[in-house]
Amino acid sequence: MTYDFLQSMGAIALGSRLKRAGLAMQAASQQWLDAQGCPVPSTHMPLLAALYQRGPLAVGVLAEMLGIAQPGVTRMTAQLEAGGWVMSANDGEDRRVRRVQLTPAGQTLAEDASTTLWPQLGRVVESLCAELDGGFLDQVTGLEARLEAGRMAELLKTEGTGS
Amino acid sequence: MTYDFLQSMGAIALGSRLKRAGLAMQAASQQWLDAQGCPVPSTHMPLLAALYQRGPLAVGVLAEMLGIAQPGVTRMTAQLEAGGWVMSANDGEDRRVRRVQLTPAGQTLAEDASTTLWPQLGRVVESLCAELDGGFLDQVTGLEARLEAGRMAELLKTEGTGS
DNA sequence: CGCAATTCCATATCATGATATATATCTCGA
DNA sequence: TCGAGATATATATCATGATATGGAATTGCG
Repeated sequence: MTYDFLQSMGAIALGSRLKRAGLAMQAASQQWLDAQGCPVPSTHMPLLAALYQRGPLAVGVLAEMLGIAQPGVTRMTAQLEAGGWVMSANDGEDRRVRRVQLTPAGQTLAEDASTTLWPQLGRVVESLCAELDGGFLDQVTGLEARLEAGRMAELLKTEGTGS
Repeated sequence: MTYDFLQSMGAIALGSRLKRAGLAMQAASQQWLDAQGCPVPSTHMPLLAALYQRGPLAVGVLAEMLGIAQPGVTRMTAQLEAGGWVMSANDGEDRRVRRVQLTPAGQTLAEDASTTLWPQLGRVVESLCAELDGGFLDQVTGLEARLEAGRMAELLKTEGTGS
């Protein structure tokens, strides 16, 4: 696809464009993670990382750290809990609070990922961003074009095999 | 919110961050458009603009122009049609094709918007982007911070009243 | 102390992106 | 000309962001 029309719309459609670019990035990450045998969705990685780095955390604290709304954390933790990656219990002090933590399996997963998958993904995304130049809108356009061309998957492939 | 943790996650969460930033921009635009008495959601504006600039278009062509998947266009046009802003009919030549066009009301709306709302929104978003500097990741961070601080609404307010 | 206000989380629902698949129509080759 | 494959669209469903609201627990003021 060419982005002629969207670009001609100037910045009006920027919100949608950012959303779609983000979604495409998530999808590319996901595909690579699947190929690496990673058992949890890419969108759950930041939550695991938060718990890995900071230990047991309340739902509200996680929402704040991850920058998402609280119901999103409730949903994500429910899925991770169903998968056996995290567990949670009411806080002894304040029984309104549910404190979430990694299970042993989750701990192992986070440990592994923190030494391999996360750094690799990070390097790839930074490479991708480093290829962009110009002002912000130009950069978004460049990002869109690269994502559509499969550039991220390409970088991930190199990272996964060659690195 | 501070973005410390997300930033420390480096680029891993960039997909999610872009999505949320885009959503926040859409929300800010929406709020302003509502205040201006605009009767259709901001996300439908690019579709109206496409029809306004290029005349009747097939669903697939719209999807291509707008950079969204075809079912999205089907859904958007259904809503716009329910609102009386567009109408559609099967193409005479190829009856698989549904050709979408503006109704008179839609034409009027697009005409008005193209002289006022769209240019104003465009200027605001460009101002917002112009405030960003640094590399792409820094710029995204800056964008997030500004959106959260209500900077876009602020710019829109100036645009709406003063300009 | 007791009740109102606040806080924390869960649930319900919406919005808007995606993919997968079904259906109708068209095109083209044998 | 007929049937296989291609194409355009609609439908169904998922993913993941949001807001609104309700219930349980806590806090704090009179």
